[in-house]
Amino acid sequence: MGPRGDTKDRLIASAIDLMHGRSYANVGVQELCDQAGVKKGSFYHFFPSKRDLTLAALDQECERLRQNLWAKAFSKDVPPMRRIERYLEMSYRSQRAYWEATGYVRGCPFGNLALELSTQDDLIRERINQIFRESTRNLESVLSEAVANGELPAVDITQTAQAILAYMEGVILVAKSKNDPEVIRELSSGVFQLCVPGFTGGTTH
Amino acid sequence: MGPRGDTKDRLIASAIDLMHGRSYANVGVQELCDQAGVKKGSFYHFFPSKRDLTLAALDQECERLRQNLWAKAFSKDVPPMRRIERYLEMSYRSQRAYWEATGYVRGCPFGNLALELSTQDDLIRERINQIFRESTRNLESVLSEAVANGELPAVDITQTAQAILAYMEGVILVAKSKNDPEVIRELSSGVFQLCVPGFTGGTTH
DNA sequence: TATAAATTTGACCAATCGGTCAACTATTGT
DNA sequence: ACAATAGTTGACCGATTGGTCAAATTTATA
Repeated sequence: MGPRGDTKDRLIASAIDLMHGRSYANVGVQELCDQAGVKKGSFYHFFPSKRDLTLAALDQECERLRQNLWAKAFSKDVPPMRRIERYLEMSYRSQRAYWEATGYVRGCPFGNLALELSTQDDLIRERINQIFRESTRNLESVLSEAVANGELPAVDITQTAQAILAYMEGVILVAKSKNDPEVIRELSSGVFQLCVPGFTGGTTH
Repeated sequence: MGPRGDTKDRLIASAIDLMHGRSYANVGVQELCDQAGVKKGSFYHFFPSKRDLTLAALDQECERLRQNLWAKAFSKDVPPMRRIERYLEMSYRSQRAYWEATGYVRGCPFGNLALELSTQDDLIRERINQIFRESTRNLESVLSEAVANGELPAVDITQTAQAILAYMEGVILVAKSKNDPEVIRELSSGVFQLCVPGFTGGTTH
C-alpha cells in the first residue's frame, strides 16, 4: 500500500455523510474530496466515477444497517413482535438524533437515492432494491416466527413484510417533508395494523 | 402582452414533465427552455430563478391533482370506502400508464421532490407539505363519512389519514425502486388494514 | 400614429461539473 | 539497494451550471 491506507474509506464515509444529508446530484466530486481531505486525482485512482463511489457507499451503508440496526433490533432476546417494535423505535431514534444535531430530518439513505435516481440509473436502483429485499427477508422471518408463536394470526408473510417496509419508507418520507421526527413515533404503530389479515375494506353489505 | 402569451405556461409544463421524470438537480435551465421552445432570457423574464419555476410547477401540479384525481376519486357517487378504493386504483393506473410509455415508474411528483430537497429548501418543503395536508384533509372527510355510515368503526381519523398518505407514498417509493407498477396494485389493499383500530401489536397479555 | 409596456433574443458571465493525466513520492517485495 | 507497485498531487479538459443584461421586437394603449 501507499501512504495513508484509508483514503478509499474516507471517500466512502464522505459520500455517505454528504449524500445522505443532501442528495446525489447536489454533492460534487470536489466537495467529496475536500471533506475526505483528498485530492481529486486520488479520487479517480480508487473509483472510476462518482457513481461507483455511490455504489460502494451503498454497500457500506448496508453493512452498517445489518450490524447497527437489524442485528440489534431483530435479536432473539425478545418475542418477535417486540423486535419489530424495537426496530421502529430505533429508526425513530436515529432520525431524531440527526434532527437534533442539524435541524433536519434526512430520511432513509436508500429511499432518498431510490426516488432520486431510479429513473436514471438501473444499477443503483437494483442495488437499492437488493437492500430492500434483504430488509423484507428479515421482516419475513420475524413475522413467520410470530405466526408460529401464536402472536400473530396467519397472514401472507411475503406481502405483509413488503407492506411494512413500504409503510416505514412512507412514514419517513412524510416526516422528512414535515421536518418533524415525531411523525415517525406517532405513525409507527400503524405497522401492526398492517399485520391484521382479512380486512380488505369496502362495504360489507 | 407580448408575442405568444403562453411562454410561462410552456415553461411550467416543461418543468412538470422533466422534473417529475428525473429530478430537480438533474434538469437544467437550458433543457427546460429547449423543451419549452424558449430562450433562456425569456425564462428569467418570467421567473427569477429555477427554484421559483419549481414552486409554480408545484402549484399547477397540485391543481391538476385536485381536478384529475381527488375530484373524480372522491366524488360522492359511491360509498366512502369505495372512493378510497377508486383513489388507489387511479394512482396505480397513472403510474402504470407512464411505465408503459417510457419503461419507468416515475413515482409521486411531490414525494420525489420532498426527498430530494427537504433538507435544502424549506420553502419547497413547506409547499409540498401543504399539498400533503390538503391530501390528508380529503382523506379525513372520506373517513369520517365512512364512520358515520357505519362502514368503519370509530378510528382516530387524523392519524389514519396521515397513515394512509404515508403508506401510499411508501408503496409508490417501493414500486419505483423495483420499477414495477404492479407493486402498487398488490400492496394497496393494505390501506384498509390501516383503518382497523385498536390493534397496537405486541403480545396481547 | 406615436409611445409605453411587455416580451424575446443572443451574447455573455463566473463558477462548477465530472473526469483525465503525467509527473512525483512513498511503500513493498526481492 | 533496486525495481515494481501503490498512492498522491496539481494542473488541466471541455461541457454545463444558474444567472445577467442591453438591445431588439412585438403588442397594447393613448
